[in-house]
Amino acid sequence: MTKKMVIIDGYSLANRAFFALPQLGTQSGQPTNAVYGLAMMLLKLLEESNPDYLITAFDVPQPTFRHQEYKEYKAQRQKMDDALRSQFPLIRRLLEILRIPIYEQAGFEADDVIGTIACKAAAQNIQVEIVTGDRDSFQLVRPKVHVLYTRKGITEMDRVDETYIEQRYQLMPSQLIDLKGLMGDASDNIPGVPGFGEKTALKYLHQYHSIDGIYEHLEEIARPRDRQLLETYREQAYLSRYLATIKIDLPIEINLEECCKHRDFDRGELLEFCKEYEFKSLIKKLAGEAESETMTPTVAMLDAEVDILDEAGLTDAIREIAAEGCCIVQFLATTVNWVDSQWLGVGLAHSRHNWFYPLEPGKSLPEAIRDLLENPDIVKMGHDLKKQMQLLAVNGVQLRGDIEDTLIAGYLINAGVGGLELEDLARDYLHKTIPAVTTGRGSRISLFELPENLDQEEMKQIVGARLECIKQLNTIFQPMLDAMGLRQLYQRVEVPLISVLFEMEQAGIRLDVEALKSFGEELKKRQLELEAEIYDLAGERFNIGSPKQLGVILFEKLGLKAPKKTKTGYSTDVAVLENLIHDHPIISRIMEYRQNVKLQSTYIDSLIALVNPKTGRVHTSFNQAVTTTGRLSSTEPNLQNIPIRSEDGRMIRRAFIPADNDHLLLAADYSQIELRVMAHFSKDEAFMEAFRHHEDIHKYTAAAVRNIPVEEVTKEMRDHAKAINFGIIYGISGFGLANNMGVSRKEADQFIKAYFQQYPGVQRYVDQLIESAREKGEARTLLGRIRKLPDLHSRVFTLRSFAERMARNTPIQGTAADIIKIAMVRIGERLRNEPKLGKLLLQVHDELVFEVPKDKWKELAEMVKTEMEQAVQLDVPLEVDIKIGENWGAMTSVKWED
DNA sequence: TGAGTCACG
DNA sequence: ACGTACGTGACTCAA
Repeated sequence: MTKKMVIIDGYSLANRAFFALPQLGTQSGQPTNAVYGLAMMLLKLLEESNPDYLITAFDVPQPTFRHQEYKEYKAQRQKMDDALRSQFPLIRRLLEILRIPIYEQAGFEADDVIGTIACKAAAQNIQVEIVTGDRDSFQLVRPKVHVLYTRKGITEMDRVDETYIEQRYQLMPSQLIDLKGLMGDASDNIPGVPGFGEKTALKYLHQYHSIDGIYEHLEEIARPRDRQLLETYREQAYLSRYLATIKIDLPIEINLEECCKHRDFDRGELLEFCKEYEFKSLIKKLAGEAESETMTPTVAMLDAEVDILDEAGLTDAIREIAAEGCCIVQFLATTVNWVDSQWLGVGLAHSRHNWFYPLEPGKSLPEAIRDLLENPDIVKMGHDLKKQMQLLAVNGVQLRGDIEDTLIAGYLINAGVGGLELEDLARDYLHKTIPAVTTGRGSRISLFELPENLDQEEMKQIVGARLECIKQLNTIFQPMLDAMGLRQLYQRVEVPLISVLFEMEQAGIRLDVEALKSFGEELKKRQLELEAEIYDLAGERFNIGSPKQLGVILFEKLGLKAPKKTKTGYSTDVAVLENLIHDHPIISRIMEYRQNVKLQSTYIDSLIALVNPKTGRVHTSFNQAVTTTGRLSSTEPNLQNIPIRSEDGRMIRRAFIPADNDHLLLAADYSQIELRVMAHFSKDEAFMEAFRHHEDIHKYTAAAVRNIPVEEVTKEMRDHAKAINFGIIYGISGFGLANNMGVSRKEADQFIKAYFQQYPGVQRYVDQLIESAREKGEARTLLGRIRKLPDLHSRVFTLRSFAERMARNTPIQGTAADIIKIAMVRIGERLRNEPKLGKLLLQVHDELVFEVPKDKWKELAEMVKTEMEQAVQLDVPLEVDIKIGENWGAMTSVKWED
């Protein structure tokens, strides 16, 4: 068997970890993020890759032969951050504990050491993997030597082999030194040929293969500028190549035996090390779940006194709660869904006491408790009350009264960091743990999916802690909501929305199961045809659903060109397939096959399975506390991504129907709400004018950017303008836009430039968004909803760029979410007063779907349109289109007179 | 369990 | 020179 050797580029990885991870440190102030990152990586490597030989290489902090040859070498390098420097002694200790030998050589860099060892090992038929965050080592790649190159973070790696380099540069690994000779390298201060970037350098290398080749054919080079530059900087080019070349012939002996020792390092020793430097998650990992609980008693258990209630005590307890006017509620259940929900018990509390009342599954609630819960004058406080409203509704009880919900408050306060379960909030805000039910393997069980045979004493403790926790959290959260300017959003929007969403979930939407089934059969037939054709064209049977197998068929067997790779192999997504559509008849069939199978599995089989047999309707769950922008999400099933764009997909939508022949579906959607929000925020005159005159905004943009009359705008021009408008919302880049529009980068850049010239207010606005977000560390929406963006200050480009795009997108997407939520609350209220008008069933981000009696649709339309358009007053009008139909797939726009 | 893919706004 | 659109959830494959 071939042996495997992994060589770690110690400095490079420590550096990566240092910049990629937050600034962790011990209580005493010793920074540890690089050590921690390296430890995580090494352990992962040992676990997953399990190499026979493991080695690290380090730089020696002394001038190398490169400095002697070229004084400016790495001259511009900034001095190493002290926070990083101080971690190297720890890193050496860590390696010692893991028994991984360190190789270094004065006068040379780690790369030279790595190169030498890799070549020697490969010569002995050992498979070598170099783990590094430095592209320089790509030149070492050959059949037995691969590079694992860190992508974002520290644990994600790209495997760089010859194919990778061929695809990335269209070069052989050995040509990379020529590339660098021409391009230079700013970070090492290698000059290269000034004026030569990657594009130019690659062009000539593809033609003449090497720097030598280029100079042999210098007179053939057509562009005078390039020829001139090459002539002038000939020596510099050769010097640069020399500096870039990694040595593979240092006088180093590897002691293979020494490189196996990592296999029996002392876990206890490592554990001690982790404890000393407070690597909590590593301690947990090393010690195993059970042990770590006892060893890290850093977080105390939340104290809670709780009594078991019996019939006799019930009246008194409830009288006390009613007198106080606020009831904390926590149910326990084995299942909660719209078909059958089984409770196991209920916790009730007021500010001074907690009680637990066991319930028998299937039996009804004691009268006194029901009265308490249904009393509209008593405030109900809890964590995720919507879920408990569902549990109660299925058992014929209606929760009434004002609401305080710690899930919603926690969500707004942005507790999201460590999760929003009660356990998470207790840990983050109370610094306490609360008992949870766990599976044998330690993962938490939801309080609504408990096993039936739970011990009563255990339930009592769990409920008691939760009641207490909810109370304490609420005490903390209320002043926080005020201090953070979230009071209105919480009290006027999110909390009232809980009940609206509950009513929508309870209403559900009717599904034409028969239609869906017969469409499913059609799809199945077509699927079989497609399968046969695909196998025929491929010349063999394979699993079309496996991207891996498909990649092999397309790019190896059929010899199609693979334009991009993913971590695990060839990419075969739609963008890739679309580009290949004219190259092989199999492509279009694969695309249709994918679509077909997607429709069947996601939208037919599983949708049918989720129809409630009692009501014949599907009841989704709207999650109010998941998204980072303030949007809702929908699960089981997700009714916010029902197909509409393709004709086949639309068939699925047609299966969503009103309750009976006397009803219709009515859809009300905001027209261009995000762009209107942007127009409002930016105060850009041209943009606002367009909306005030009810223009087609994309068409208008196209005309403005190209300086032509609106009538001359073609469909393609409009599509381009649309792409830019979206691009602005998403945090545009020339590259991304070019990709999306299918034009060159240059053209895309020009479009953006023209766009900003036409809409200078928009440019000012997006710039200012980032600036103010950077100052405050957060982005805010119209109603003050907060998204924390600490990465705006990150030193890592990728992270910072992500954060900047979020800073631009969140206020827009989030404000749109705010607006429709306000409208939903108002509409919910009005429908509660006038239920005959119809029911709100669904929200799809900028659209509301209603079920309405046929003779009431105008009335409902009128009301809905008004409430949606008047939800907030912006500097541009909000516009809502109303459609009605016999199903959700075939809706007609309507106008009406009153 | 994570990655890839794809449905929606 | 970096490496790129924003926000979701569900399904399938392959370890």
